[in-house]
Amino acid sequence: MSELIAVAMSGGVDSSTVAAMLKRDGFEIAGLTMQLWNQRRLPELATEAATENTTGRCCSLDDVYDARRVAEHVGMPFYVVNLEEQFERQVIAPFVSEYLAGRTPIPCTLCNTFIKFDEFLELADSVGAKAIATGHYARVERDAATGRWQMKTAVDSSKDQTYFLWGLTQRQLARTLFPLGAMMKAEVRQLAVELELPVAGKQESYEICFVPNGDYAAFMDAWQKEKGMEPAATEGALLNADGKELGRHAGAHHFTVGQRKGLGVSSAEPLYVIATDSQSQTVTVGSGERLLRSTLVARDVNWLSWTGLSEPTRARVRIRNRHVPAAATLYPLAEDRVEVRFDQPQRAITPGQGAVFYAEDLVAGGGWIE
RNA sequence: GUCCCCAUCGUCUAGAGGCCCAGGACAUCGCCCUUUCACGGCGGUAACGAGGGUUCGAAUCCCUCUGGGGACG
Repeated sequence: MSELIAVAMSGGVDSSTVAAMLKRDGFEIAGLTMQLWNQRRLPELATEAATENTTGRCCSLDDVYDARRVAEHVGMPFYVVNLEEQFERQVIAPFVSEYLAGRTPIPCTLCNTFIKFDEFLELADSVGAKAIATGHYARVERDAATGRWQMKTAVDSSKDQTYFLWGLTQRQLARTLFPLGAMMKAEVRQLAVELELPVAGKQESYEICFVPNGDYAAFMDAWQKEKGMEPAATEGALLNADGKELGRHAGAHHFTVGQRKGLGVSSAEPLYVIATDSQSQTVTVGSGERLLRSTLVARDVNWLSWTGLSEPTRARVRIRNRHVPAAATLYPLAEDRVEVRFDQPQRAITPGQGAVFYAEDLVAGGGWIE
């Protein structure tokens, strides 16, 4: 008699394939879909594109419907659970306040840390499941010598999602299965076809799941307005390195370090955002080489495969999703604070983004860039 | 208010009679990439101020009219 596994079902190909695989392999499973956001909540954001194309959007009716179809096809119990209140508190509110503080948040990491591997584990408990499984591309293994749970990058490096998963704890890892971590995306797709999953041909999901039209700044304004809050600034100065005003912009929260598009000013060379300041609502721009920096400080560091640092340690550090981890030395500043010194200057190190430490395929730990 | 100079895509410009139904860079737009925001790749839209000439042929020469800089006023 096998133990029950709760599968987090998004309605997409990956999580659907996970469910079908586990079922095929004889596990006892239950499917759960988290309702995290009501897509009809901020109607002013509903553009034509958003209403016509809800595919791949978080918690759209289509996605829940797809998850249910897959559950029926696979033959497992299926539940939809409403976690909108928790998502609002743990993901959306911090997302907005980070932008308003001049940083560039990663809602996916917050969602993983506080919802998908936290709230969802409680849900698993409530249905009597010992473990959970998701469609993430990452690996979890237990170190035989130390007993510590380790996270490793996905075998399919192009789909690796460990950049968004560095917040998981030992407790969470101990109960988590990532069945796709050892597979190539193409294999997953093929398996989905072979298992005749109704979502086998479904598109990947991109962009922020709760922002229907891709305009996160408009989302922020609408959300704040709904809350009765003063909307974010709608104007500010666009400065060059010398402090000269090159133009105006619609608010510092529209920009992130390294951004090129949308500045609206022409010059001999392309201009990039060097820094944003939410206090003065200024955005400073400059040439690409001005984006290069060799150090950063990561706060609220969470250690996964490693237990911490007692001395300067070599690692590779990723500062954005799909950024190729760069060689660096980690200097411990405190239990959960690390200074990263790169061998080579890195482009567009951005406050609010994650810094994830790797040692070969081990995910050593990660933190937020200050 | 006499006499000079300048006038090309949104911006900065290439262009000194046919190679220009006008090239580049930046901006902008689209697609691709992508479970964040971005970067990036590939494409697209877009201009010779106006009117007359001269030439087989003018963005390139001439004239006039309109819009911007200069010790005489």
